Amino acid sequence: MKDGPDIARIGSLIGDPARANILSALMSGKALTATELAAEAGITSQTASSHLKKLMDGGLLTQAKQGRHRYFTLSGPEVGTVVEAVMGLAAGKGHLRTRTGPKDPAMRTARVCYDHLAGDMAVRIFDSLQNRGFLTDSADKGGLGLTEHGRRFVSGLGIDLDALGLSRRPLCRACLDWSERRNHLAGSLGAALLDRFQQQAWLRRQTGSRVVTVSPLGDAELRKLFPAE
Amino acid sequence: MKDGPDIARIGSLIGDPARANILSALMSGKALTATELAAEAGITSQTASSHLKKLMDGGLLTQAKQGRHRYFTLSGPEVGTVVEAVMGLAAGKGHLRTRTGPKDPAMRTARVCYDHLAGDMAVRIFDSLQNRGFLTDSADKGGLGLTEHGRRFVSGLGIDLDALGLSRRPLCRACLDWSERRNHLAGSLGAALLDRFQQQAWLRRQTGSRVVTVSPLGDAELRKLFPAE
DNA sequence: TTCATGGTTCGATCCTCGTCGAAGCATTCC
DNA sequence: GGAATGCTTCGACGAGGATCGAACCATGAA
Repeated sequence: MKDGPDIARIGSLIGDPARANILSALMSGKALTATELAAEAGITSQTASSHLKKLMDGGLLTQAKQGRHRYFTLSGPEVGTVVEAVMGLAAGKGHLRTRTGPKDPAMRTARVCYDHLAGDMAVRIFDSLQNRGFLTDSADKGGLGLTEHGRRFVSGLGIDLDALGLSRRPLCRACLDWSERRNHLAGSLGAALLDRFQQQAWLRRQTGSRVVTVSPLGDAELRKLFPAE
Repeated sequence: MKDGPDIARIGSLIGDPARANILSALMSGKALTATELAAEAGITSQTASSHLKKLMDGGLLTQAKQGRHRYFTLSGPEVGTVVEAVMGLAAGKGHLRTRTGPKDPAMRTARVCYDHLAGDMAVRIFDSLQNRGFLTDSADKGGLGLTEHGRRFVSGLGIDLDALGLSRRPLCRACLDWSERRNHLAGSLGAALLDRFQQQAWLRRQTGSRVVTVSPLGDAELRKLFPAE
């Protein structure tokens, strides 16, 4: 019944929240495994598998099997272009859609992105880590790493890096922050930082929401620990 | 549960076939009424109204009421950019999606687009009309017109132009042909040509399908009437 | 005013599609 | 060879949403 090449098909592929999250996660250009993508999208691996299959059938993703892992990437720059265009449109219209009113600015300053911190404050942290040379920019698979200075700094925050190293999950990953259009820190270190800051009562999650409130003490401490510029 | 500006929201807006058709129809930049859009999308006006509301809420469309009509347009060039990007991607991946096998090439050469002809042959007709100066390129609202030469030519095909003039529908409209990425002829003249060619047994619609078969005689006659270049 | 036309809202129906549990392959490690 | 891990397939469930009939507003014409 429909005409021409399926513009609706592509649209509906992007139109599902889970698939949109998968595409967003892949916008970094990195190859991610099916389970990583499932975690990013907040769904089980079965569901992710179904979505990934659909995205592959739609030609948006390509797969590279390597050992018992399957790495997925955007199938080409055109796909990135489309996603970016849609994101630009969504961002542009974004503030026209603020039906939540006062909550929205709160979301923008700090919120939870799956299990790590996102928003203003998270971007500030990421920038600060990078500017001070704490992150290695190893663009190869698996994400960023910590420099020796970085390891000392993070340990100084009260985080057990050895424990994190045991996890199969990459330590650091850059995660695009769409309210800021900049990177923030994901990966097991990102999650550990969120935990640690909550322990210290610097941050508190609002129940039933993704908004994170920053205590006055926390705000001061975090700004001291992660100076801008 | 979802992160950032609703890329999924935009996606799902584009993702419905009816809405995709509406957006495609508006890609010309012209303002169309709700009923026209309903016809383009092949749905009832109630359904169209619902879709138009959603597209407006999503910020993709703007509305201008004028008398008892409501004209809809894309709300800005960014929207056009997005739709175009998606169309480019869909066209690029298009041939990967040919699950219908042998039917697809048939669709590509000739098919029905609502009530007029689309595909190879339709593009050829449109080009021929334009190259020979039969169409006026009046870019203002309402579509193209016929030159004096054009009127004579069309009358010579056995079409009653005066009768068509009585309809409220624009005589000629350019309709983008996505299999060819070129224009073909829509509007009441487009519909009349399809009827006429069917009367003469040059074309025959396959029942239950949008594919149109061209008879050998029809092929010869049409190529003679509408020479390429 | 009355009638006709363009659009919208409401309600009911139907169906697609996302989701997850359970089971099944494949691969790699012990 | 097991055993464990990564991933996919199958099946069933449930929700969201597309669709259209009918009724309802708004505008313009007679």
